[in-house]
Amino acid sequence: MPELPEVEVVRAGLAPAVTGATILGADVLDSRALTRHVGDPASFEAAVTGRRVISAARRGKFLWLPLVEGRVDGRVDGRADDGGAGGAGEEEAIVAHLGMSGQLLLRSPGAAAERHERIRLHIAHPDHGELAVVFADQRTFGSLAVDRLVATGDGAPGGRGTDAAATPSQVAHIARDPLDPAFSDTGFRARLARTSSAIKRVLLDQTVVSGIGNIYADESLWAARIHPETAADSLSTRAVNRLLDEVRIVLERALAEGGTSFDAQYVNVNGQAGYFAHSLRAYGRTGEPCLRCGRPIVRVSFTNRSSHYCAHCQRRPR
DNA sequence: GGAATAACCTGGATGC
DNA sequence: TGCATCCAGGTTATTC
Repeated sequence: MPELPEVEVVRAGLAPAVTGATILGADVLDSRALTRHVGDPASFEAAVTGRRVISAARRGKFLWLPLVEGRVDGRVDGRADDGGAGGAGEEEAIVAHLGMSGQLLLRSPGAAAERHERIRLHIAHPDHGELAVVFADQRTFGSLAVDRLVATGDGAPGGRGTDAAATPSQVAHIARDPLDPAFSDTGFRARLARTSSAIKRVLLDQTVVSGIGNIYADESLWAARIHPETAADSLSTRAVNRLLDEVRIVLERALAEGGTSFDAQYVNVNGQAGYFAHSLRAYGRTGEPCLRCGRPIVRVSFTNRSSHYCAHCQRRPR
């Protein structure tokens, strides 16, 4: 399930291959992969063909490739082109969300179709030559779209991988993630103080803090010794700070290990799985001993999801 | 307006 | 062996 570390691994793998590349064409094999795109497959293909990618950016679980006009031979036509990352030339981007099972893969030109392949971008890079960027998605919760860029509200860069203070419009409502230098700890604490919702629900709310999904919410709460159903506004400042620290530690560790892979649902751009599944301490360990106290990890149903925690270390609030 | 819930989707696992 | 059901969960529309 691609969460922040998995999406960041994909972004980092994609960036050197797509930055500066020109899109030669696109094949939309399944229009369901365009649920966030305004227009039909033909309009998507027309919107990306002939344009140049200037970076690979990410906020939370959203990934985008800012576009400028540009041809294979480097000649620029039509709209403004600032010739580099960031600046006034950025008006649109290909925005991607991997959903539950989406993958962005780099393949050689003419490579056989991937299982569940939905969209293929044909690109030409000045150094790497021609490549294919394949969007494959088993459960079709993910999507690509061409979207306009809008200025960030705080004037800071839109996300990791870009210096431009802009995000796609459909990402504008997504909060910054805890690894973003512009993330406001103060704002996060204030937001928690205003809601009595369960802390896990708040962690999963991408408008409060982005990039955290079910796996890393369980892992962070276990590490911070906080019960997932604790009311957010009942947490002390000290507890919130501890939680933020643990969220960052968990995300950084997962990132260093290449993300969490279950049944090859998530892979990097080369099709390789991450290793963090071996380091999980709560998620998916139902019945196994807690690594702190030895008591069994329990699993409960929580808002159509599963929550995994230690009932001894993470005491249920009164 | 904020909070909670259902729906979307596919394929592997499980039970009969 | 084959069929039916359950489960996984990110986002968003709908309902309360």
